[in-house]
Amino acid sequence: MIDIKLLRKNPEFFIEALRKRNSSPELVDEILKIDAEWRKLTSEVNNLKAERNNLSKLVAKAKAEKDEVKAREVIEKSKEIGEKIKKIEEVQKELEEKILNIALNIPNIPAEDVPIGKDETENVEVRRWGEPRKFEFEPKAHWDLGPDLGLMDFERAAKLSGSRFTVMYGYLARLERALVQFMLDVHTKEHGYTEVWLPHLVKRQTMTWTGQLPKFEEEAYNTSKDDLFLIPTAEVPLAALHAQEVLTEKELPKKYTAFTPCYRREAGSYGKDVRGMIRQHQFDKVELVWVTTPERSFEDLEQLTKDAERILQLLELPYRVISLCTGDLGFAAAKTYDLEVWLPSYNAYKEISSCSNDTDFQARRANIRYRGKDNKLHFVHTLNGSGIAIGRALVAVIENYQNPDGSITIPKVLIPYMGVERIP
RNA sequence: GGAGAGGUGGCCGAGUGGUCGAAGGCGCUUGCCUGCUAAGCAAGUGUGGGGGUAACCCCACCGAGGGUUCGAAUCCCUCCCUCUCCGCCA
Repeated sequence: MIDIKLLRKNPEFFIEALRKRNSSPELVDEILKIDAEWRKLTSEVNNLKAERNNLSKLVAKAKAEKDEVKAREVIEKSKEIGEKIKKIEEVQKELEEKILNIALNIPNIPAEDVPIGKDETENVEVRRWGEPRKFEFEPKAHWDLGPDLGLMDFERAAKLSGSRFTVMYGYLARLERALVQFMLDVHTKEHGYTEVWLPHLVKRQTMTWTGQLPKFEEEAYNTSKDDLFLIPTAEVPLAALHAQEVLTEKELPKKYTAFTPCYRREAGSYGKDVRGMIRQHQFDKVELVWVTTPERSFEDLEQLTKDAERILQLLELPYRVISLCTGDLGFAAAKTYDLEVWLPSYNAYKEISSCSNDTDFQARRANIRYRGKDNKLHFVHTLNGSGIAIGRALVAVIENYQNPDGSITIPKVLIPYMGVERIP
């Protein structure tokens, strides 16, 4: 959430930021107008309350002195004020709700070094790693490769659940599990992350804390009876883990990793990535989340991104790193690097990880603070990144490691987890 | 699901209608003392909001939301959470 105090002081800054993002700059004026009214009422009601508090003391005093007449007189006066207060408070509450509603729909402010651009065509490539393999045969797309091996089944998945679901058997099912184990091992043993096991159903409140709600309700699966949401990413429960808490500066940064399935309705993505298992309603992901301080959060984003890149390097999958431009940034992000892996079926680099610094955006919503060296309370900064998406990693592995006979060589680092060197 | 107990400041814990933002303790900060450490002594120590150049002033907050009352941590209602026992259960 944005800082309303800053917004009062410097509305132009926010208007400019929203413009860069292709968002709605008019929200700034809207919120300021309501806020001015709110402040006026707040002053008024505070003064009335002060008056009432004084009268209450007089009542106590009069009663102590057994002066019933005086007491009754003051009580009458106080009653009148009480009614005024009630009326103003009703209006005040309405205004507060309006302000909150708008504030919850304003995205994070882009960091200064984020490239300015209108949409994904203006993202900037930062670096590349590895060379796309030159095939001496016509490589198959995973949606052919998998079913040809008899290990990937889109028809039965559709029978069970509809489109955008996949069933896998045998070695491919095992490959999914191997990737999970491998990534968690790297992050916990080599990168110092704490592994976390999490609920996959969370409250509406939790989704609001991290920024998924209220704006993106259409995207989320909801269990109507209990109003719980299936998590679209482990970022939600991980980033909200310390909601409403005060942390000590000493314990920061906290580095968490978690494996969970992710559930997304993919509303509005009709016609996008319709073949294969690139865009699914359910997919596995190993997530990375840092809870850190404002002083170091952008440095930390570089490290988190490298931690995610390390997975692709160990798997020897060619990729590139993209810095998202202002127009393509996610709602909560101030800065984002996407990792894109080479996919022969697309003949292009395809997103496999997204690493963001959300600065204090989630911390404000979820009220996550730490006590600094100055002994004062400050909002933490939260970072998140895929470390990395399992389903797309599986696709990348089988497509990039396929052989002319339709078999798949297992990447070196996965052999201990697979128990075999090739599939089948 | 049934029965019971409970939710107070960073933590423990007192407080059943009025000077309670809240005793006391622990912790923390600062100073004194002390070969070092520990102990001891003294003072300070919540958060959020509004106003003011500032010193500072005001308001709110005792799980959440309503209600009663001139006035609520304290009384009433609803909800949430935790614990104990019973039932059910992977």
